[in-house]
Amino acid sequence: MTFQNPILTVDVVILTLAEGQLQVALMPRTEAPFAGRAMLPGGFVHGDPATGKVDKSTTQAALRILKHKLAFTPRHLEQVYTESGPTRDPRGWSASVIHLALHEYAVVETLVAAGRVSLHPVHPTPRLPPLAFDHRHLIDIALGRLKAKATYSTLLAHLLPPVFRLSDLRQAYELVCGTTENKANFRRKMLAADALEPADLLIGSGGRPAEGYRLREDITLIEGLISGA
Amino acid sequence: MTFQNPILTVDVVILTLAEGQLQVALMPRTEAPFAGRAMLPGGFVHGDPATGKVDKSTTQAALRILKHKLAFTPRHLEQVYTESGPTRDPRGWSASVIHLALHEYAVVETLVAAGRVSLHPVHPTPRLPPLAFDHRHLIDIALGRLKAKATYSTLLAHLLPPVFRLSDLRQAYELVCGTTENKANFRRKMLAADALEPADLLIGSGGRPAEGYRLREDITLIEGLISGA
DNA sequence: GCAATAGTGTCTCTGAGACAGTATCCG
DNA sequence: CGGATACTGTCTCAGAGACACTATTGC
Repeated sequence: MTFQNPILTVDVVILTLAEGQLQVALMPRTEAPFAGRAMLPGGFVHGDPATGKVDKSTTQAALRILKHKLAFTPRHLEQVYTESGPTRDPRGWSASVIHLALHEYAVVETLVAAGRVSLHPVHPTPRLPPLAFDHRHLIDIALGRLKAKATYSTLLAHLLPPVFRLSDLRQAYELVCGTTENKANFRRKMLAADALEPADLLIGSGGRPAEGYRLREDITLIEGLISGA
Repeated sequence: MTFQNPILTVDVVILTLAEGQLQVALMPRTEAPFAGRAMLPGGFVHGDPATGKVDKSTTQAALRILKHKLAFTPRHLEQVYTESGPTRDPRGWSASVIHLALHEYAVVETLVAAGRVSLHPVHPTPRLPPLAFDHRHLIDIALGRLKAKATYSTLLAHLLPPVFRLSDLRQAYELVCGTTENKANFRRKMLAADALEPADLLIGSGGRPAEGYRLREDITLIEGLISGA
């Protein structure tokens, strides 16, 4: 080929639960364009052998970038959508493979403490600073995916610690879906879905301690978890 | 940047209903690599202003390519997944944005008659020739998306003519989902979902003519169309 | 004991599914 | 009229949701 290929990047929307809100992790951007603004963690896909190690896929590129820039590997990472166009990056025609990452707050908190990222609420009441590129839009796309999958998958469990209480999971649900679920029915449906397994660990907080559960690794989809309010 | 960007292409999995099977439209590949094999319609994304007109997005690139190579615009086109890696194209590290296209058979048939594409069954009993690149895998990914969305959306209606009978839609369902649905209940659920509108057109075939329906353009998702057998 | 949270038993009522019946076309 | 296909009425039964109850901790 004689022509210049488009720019190919990966951007990762890292979400976690903090202070009763879904929050996104952002980095400060130091180089032009958009120097000084907040940005999603992301970067170029390494495909040219001349420049060093080559990524195995865009998702592997996302993992490499998170590890390198943040020393962080998320509990959950998935490709969401590829946003593209001639004007979204002033440097030229570009495509960005958006990834959604989920992790428990306790770990993301250490990234915040280390000054690597800052957290900003995106749901239910977004409060975002001006962002670089079209990153605001990319966040919306990733958030839409999370909300869409929330009702029929165990995705939200990845926002919690490895062992969690059913009440924790229910709270995550209620936050993301904007509903209030019945305690007894939620419990029954979650257990009937056979996606969780008891962790033989009691977790207490005020009243009777709760049974701890963890995700069964192989199960992700659930038939009709919440029929929808 | 001084390094070479990865190759960015678009590949389109065009599916239609023919002879009681889901079939994919393939083109003969004439250039190396993989000359002589069958391939998905696809091509490079145009991002370099020096080479002529520039695409507005990868989906627009897919539409341009289909129009140029096949003189065809599908009724439905959506981005599915971006497959990528160092080895999937011998020419270098490449990413392909897979698109799923759906259209009624009557129109695809004219493409076949014009010698532009050939149809090959992919479901329920696949019979595919050896394909170029990893196109076999790309077809599987697109097919997985179609099956996943079939039960909770009106996607399958795009495999039918603009005006269709409920029995046609039910047959498409049964084929893709591998189930047999109750005629009366299927009708009630489809109409209750409020996704179809009567077309004031009777369509006959042997017995009592059936009411023709068309898709309501704005509605795509359905709460719980088929609860699953 | 009380407050707080975890977990269970059970009733109700909707709505999915099964099935039989009626309607309308062609010959 | 019979065959074929379209459409409707209605019964049943599972399961979602509501809610009251019991269980186990800390004080």
